[in-house]
Amino acid sequence: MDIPSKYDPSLTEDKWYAFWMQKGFFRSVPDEREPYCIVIPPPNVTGVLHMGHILNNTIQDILVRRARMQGKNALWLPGTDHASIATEAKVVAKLREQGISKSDITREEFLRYAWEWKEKHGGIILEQLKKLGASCDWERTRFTMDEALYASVIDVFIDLYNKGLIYRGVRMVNWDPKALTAVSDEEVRPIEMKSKLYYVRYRIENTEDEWITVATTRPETILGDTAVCMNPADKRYRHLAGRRVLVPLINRPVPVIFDEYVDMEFGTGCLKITPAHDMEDYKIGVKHHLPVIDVFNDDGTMSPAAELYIGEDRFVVRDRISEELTAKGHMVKVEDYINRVGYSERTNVAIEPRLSLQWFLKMEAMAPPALEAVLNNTVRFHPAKFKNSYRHWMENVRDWCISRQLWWGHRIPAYYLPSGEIIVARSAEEAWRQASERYPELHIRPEDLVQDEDVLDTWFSSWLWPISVFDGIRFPDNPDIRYYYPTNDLITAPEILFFWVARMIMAGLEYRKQVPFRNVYLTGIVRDKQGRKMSKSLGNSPDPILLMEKYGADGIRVGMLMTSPAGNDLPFDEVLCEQGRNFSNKIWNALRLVKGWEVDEQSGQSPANKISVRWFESRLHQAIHKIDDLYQKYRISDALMMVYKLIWDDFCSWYLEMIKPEFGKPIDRPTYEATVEFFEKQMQILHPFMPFITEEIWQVLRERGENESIMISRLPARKRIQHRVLERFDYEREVIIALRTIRKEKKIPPRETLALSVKKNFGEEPDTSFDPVIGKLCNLSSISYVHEKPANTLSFIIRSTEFYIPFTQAVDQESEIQKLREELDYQRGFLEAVDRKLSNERFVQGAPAAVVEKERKKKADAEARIRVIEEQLSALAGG
RNA sequence: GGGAGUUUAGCUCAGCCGGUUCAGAGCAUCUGCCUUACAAGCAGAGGGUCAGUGGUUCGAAUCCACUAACUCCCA
Repeated sequence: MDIPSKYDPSLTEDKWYAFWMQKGFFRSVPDEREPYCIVIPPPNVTGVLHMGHILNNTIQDILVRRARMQGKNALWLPGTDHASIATEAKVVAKLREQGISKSDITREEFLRYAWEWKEKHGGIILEQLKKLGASCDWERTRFTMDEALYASVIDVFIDLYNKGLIYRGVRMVNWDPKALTAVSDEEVRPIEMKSKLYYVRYRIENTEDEWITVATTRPETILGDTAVCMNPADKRYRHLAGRRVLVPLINRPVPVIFDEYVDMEFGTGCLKITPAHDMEDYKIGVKHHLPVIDVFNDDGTMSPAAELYIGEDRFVVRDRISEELTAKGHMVKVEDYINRVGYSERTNVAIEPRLSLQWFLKMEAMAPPALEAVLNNTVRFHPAKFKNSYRHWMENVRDWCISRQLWWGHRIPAYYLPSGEIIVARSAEEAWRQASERYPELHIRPEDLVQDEDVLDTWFSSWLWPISVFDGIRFPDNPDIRYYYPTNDLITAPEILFFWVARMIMAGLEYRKQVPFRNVYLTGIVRDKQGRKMSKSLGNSPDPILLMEKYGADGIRVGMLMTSPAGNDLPFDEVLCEQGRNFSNKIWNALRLVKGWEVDEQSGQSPANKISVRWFESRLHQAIHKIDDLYQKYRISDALMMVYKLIWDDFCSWYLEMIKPEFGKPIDRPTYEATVEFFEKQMQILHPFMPFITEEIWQVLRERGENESIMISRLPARKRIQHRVLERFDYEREVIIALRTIRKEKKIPPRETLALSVKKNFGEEPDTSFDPVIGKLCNLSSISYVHEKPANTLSFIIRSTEFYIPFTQAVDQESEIQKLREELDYQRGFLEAVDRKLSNERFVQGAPAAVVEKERKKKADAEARIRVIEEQLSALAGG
């Protein structure tokens, strides 16, 4: 036999992937079959494969491969998103290396560089997915800035604008002073920091020496103060009503106002109000009609409006102003203080809350139907617990800030007239045409129109993804969108439930009147052993490509999945992949065994083989049944565990041992055929999880045609299960294990044959169907049924049947008695508990009949067993 | 500060509407084995007061209340 004893994935994985590609097995085009579709959550073009992608994409591949093998027309559509902030940051950094500053070049030049970068580096992650075995239809690969998708985004913007859902407004946004753009709340990470609480005194206007003290963590914003505020219930400050105070250093008089928002307990109970630089202050400012003074420039330096420190960085100014306040007698004290400061996920600088003119999408009308779709299970979340947080978010949703101050992305199709009027149109020409129609008296020239400089939030393109990949925005009746939409399953992380999943549902309802997918499977976060999230900056993530080389893609897939129930974080450990690799090897060796057999066409099937085949067939179909059920519940890792145990325990450890011919002897034809078929079916069930090794084995098991592949074969159909055989085997298995244990305990060599005597009790008839199997696995010379205990034997009891094997050495009577007594005590205690239940009238009357019946059965079983033990005990005591 | 979630074996987790001889699985551990498919293996074994307290019930890991610890989301 020339099959090596170790499975080497590197010899098979690339080979079969190339084969599948070459045969076009991943391709899907609409036909009359039932569709099954997953659109990939588009990874960032700047991304490289990390462990989270492995988990997420493995699950998608499992689902799509299974659907394909169920005979559905399965499509997994791949692609990437343009990730404005991340990509722009990368391109800016690259240009800087070449000594080019973004401000030195035009938008067009910059975009040329950006596209160049995208073409060169943008596809890496998709190539890496191929290594993993991803069965995507690569001919359909999409990018959020492809022409069709770009145009769809613009169309949607225009449509929503015309519907009055998009507006331009001044809002407090999270400003990233490094990226020079607004970022969403979701892109801001609050970080707990040691900072200081400064107590600064403000002189009351028209007094020589009357002061009030405010507490602030940000003294540099003092220059933008337009009021100080106290709680109206605060007696300490009532006398200040109608007065004004002077802002330190610049002596600007600002009013004293009162608002319930102020916490009397915090600091001095006196809050300075800087509407331009704090969300809450802004709200109070609006309420009290305060002016807004923006003391910062875009880049976080002080603006002319600050009057002092103009052009200096905000954090430098914090120290300097603190010194100056101290020097001029305004600083009362400084305390250490822990507070949370928002940091940009992209650039890692402190976010500046800032007022700015942005574009917004109204959520008021869009959120409720999207919420309803989840609450009424039109879209199902797996696990369902995420419904709660989804509801919470959707009920408190705020308008979506969709503009970003960047160049890389979908440029907002808004054009400004010199008068400030806004025209929203597909192109400059179109805008000019509209403007001319609307304002003929102005004699507008094309060059008078200026397009908005900003681009749209990346999510404003991703939210259309399930539609735009099929060009369903521009061509709502095209065959692709009609066939594949709504898609079936979406696999993603809970972190983006709101800003992606929720919004896709909104877009789907808005543009297709149908949800974009039926099921959302939420994966956990892959963490390291210490529970930290894997990240590039921490360097705690293994390189998935190296892992694949080490354990095989199949091994990694199994390792990732083995311990990752939906929605739970996964503390990653390489031993998981090792387990996956070991499993590959186990299967491989089962193949070696089966392929090594010679078939004897003459010999008939032995009774042992016959019953073994009957048993395994039922066992296999029982497992298929359970696996189906687990898939339906999206319990993917449980389904894998089920297959794992089926193959390793039932097939390899039991079945193959049961039918394995003696060394060098041939196997009969019917058993061989059944075994190959079992093997084949198990490979099919396993294929979605381990595509490569299953293909390899499936191809080796039988002669296959050149266009045949396990990945396009049909999963085995369900068959009726013979429960009697299964139950019988469960019992026989106990006998076999007991025999093995007794051999081990008594140090009886495995090669020594034994004659087993069986004593049935209570008139039970022997069922000898598995006797030949027991004989083989336990190396028995005979099995005989007796009515009396034979002499010189060891015994054990299974349920209420007694078993004896000859044993001539001295038996340690005491320990035998001891063991029986312990067992007897346990059984009596058990019986007592059952009796207690059954003698309780409320139980007998209240509990369901089936439950009571079960208790009666327990009672009968326990009684029978107790009698057998008692008899053995008295025999031992007597003999 | 508001909301949600988690707590079961050394680790990761299953245990649906309370009732199977109910406390489970995989891994890890321990013991014995190089038994001609596989030591990346085989055959066995041990291990948990189901976070704590109280309640409901004939019966609670499961339902309720409180407490503790941890996690996440929002402000």
